[in-house]
Amino acid sequence: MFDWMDQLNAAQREVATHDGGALRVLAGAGTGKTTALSARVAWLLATGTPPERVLLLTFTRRAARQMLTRTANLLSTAGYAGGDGRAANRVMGGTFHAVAHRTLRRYSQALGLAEGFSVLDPADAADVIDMVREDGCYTQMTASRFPRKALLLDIYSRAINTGKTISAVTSEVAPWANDVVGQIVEICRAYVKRKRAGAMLDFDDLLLLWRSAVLDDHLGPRLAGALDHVLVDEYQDVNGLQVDVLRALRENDPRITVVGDDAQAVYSFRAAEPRHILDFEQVFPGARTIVLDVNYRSSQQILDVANAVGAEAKEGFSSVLTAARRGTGPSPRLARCVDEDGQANEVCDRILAHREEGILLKEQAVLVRAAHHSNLLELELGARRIPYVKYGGLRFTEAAHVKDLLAAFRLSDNVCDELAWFRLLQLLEGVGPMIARRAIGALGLGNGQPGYTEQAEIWRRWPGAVEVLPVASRSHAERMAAALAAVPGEGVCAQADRLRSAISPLIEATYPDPAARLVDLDALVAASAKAVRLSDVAADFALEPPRSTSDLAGTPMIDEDWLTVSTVHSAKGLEWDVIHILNVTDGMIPSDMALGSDDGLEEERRVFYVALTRARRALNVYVPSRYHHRPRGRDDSHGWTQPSRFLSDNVRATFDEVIVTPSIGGQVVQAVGLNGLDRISSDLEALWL
DNA sequence: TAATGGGGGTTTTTT
DNA sequence: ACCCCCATTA
Repeated sequence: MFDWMDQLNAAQREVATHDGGALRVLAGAGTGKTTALSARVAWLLATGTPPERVLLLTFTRRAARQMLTRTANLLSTAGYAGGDGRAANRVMGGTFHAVAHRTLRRYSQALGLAEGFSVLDPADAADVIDMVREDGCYTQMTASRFPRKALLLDIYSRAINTGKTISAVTSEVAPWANDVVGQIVEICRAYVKRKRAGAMLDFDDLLLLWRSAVLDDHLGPRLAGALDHVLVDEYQDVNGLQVDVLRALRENDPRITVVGDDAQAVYSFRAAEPRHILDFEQVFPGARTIVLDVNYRSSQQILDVANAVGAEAKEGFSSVLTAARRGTGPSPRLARCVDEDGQANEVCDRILAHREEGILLKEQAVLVRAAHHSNLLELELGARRIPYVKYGGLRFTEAAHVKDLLAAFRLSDNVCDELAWFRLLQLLEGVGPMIARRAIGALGLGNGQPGYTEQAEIWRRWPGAVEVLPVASRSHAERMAAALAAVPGEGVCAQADRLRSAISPLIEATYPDPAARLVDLDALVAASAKAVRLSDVAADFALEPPRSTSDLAGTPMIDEDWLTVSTVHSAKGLEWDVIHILNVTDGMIPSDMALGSDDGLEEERRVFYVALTRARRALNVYVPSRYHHRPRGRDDSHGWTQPSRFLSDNVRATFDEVIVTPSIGGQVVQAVGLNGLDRISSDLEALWL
């Protein structure tokens, strides 16, 4: 009946056609879990499940799209639903946070939320923490070091997502702050109050409120009853709060499918715990487990490296990967370079060499542990005119001017958004934190206002706020306020454009390089074309910021072929023919930030494992011996590194090891065979002394 | 009294 | 590139 089932192996077919209760799929890297999950959705739809009664939770919205596209392809191959598989588009898919957001908008009234509530991204949330902290003068109460806003938010968020107390979390992540934990608790309390008063929700609130919606006596059964099937990808990266939501959603109807691989759990900093996939049966008794362990992605040589790394894990990885095809690929290559410049050079050489072999740049990726690790390489790529797109690290939405316009979007739907006011008012000439704060006070927002205030009431107080502002900036302020007010019958996009016009002159006056920034604002206005309300636009950008700098405003240089530069985390779930992994030294991989605990080290090992298993045909690992302390600085201060502890003798035996020495007029590359390891060490002694 | 500009120190990973 | 602190300026 379904020809496309023939493309699946027996285990994948069982996943696709499992009929009944809870199902757990343990799927090692490259074993076709996306295929199996897409096929399962296709099978559900083809056997009569209405698409809108299927919920597909993924790690990124992009993953959901990718999977549903494949589902659509399968369905159209099967000649189902008019042949175009359009039904797949009606499946509800996205991240936990995005689905939570959609649910909250839909049921805002029932949940007692202001209709135009704001969604704070982590940077916004940290800013609110800072407002709270300054108002409470918490920093002055102590002479000792006090946690910064980002750390405070992290402590708060971990407590929420793990269900632990603030003091327990503080002892874990910042033991040096134990003596101020009382103040941290006070700040968290005040933070929660402040958010409520301004109808502002942070990422954790989205999950918390979704959970209470699902647990609600009236709403809960309605939400659960609207779904026949729930499917969750990357289940090793869910946290306790997310499991709570799933448990509540599926308590009386265990049709849930989860897919994951505990060997690829790399999000413990977000309170994810791999025990959730391991203990799945405790939450859903009687769950069936299917294991996918045939790797269709990589050559056996590459899997040998990954397996050797996995074998040294403290608890060992549950799965040993075997290649479906007998690999004829090249040996994985371990290149030892003098320093990061040498590394950048060598990477570029290798990239071009692979391209000579016919592997497009698009089929190659450079992976780094931390976004800034690729800085030097990016200079070299630029110098050699190798086009690339960088994923991870700094984001478009973190640019100040983007946040300014998004703040205006939020404010137009929610005048109580204190943080948005705080941003916008400071764009005015002569208005800094103090005056902005006073003006906000005049609006009746901020300090001491326990409840949420009606929007009309806020606007009634606006003239009072204007009086606080410097005379010179009042006309600008009035223009801004006028743009914020909705014009009856006006479309969302038109209002977005009006707001942009009102903000533009302020952007021009505030930033030294306005031209490029104004272009970005156009892109934001364009993004509002399909939106129902402006606070949705702001929320969407917060929940899923464009992943690369060129995503939104397409870079004109890049037309056909380009290289991917990405953090390992952002590369999860993806694959390329050729992978280059940079800075495989102790302190980088594993990151020295993570070395405080055994668990931290084990997670770093999994990060390395994830990086290795992205490769289909060729794997290049680079080890620079010297690094600059301050790559941006002018001085030449540097340190020496050890190769990563993950490159043990057993692991190194799976590589061809090469020493890259700089020389005048190009690179002299000295290749050394496997039995030349002794010579390598003596060579290196000479090189590094 | 506050805003603004300059200088120095720091930077994991992300929904 | 950002954050914090300090000096200068309105």
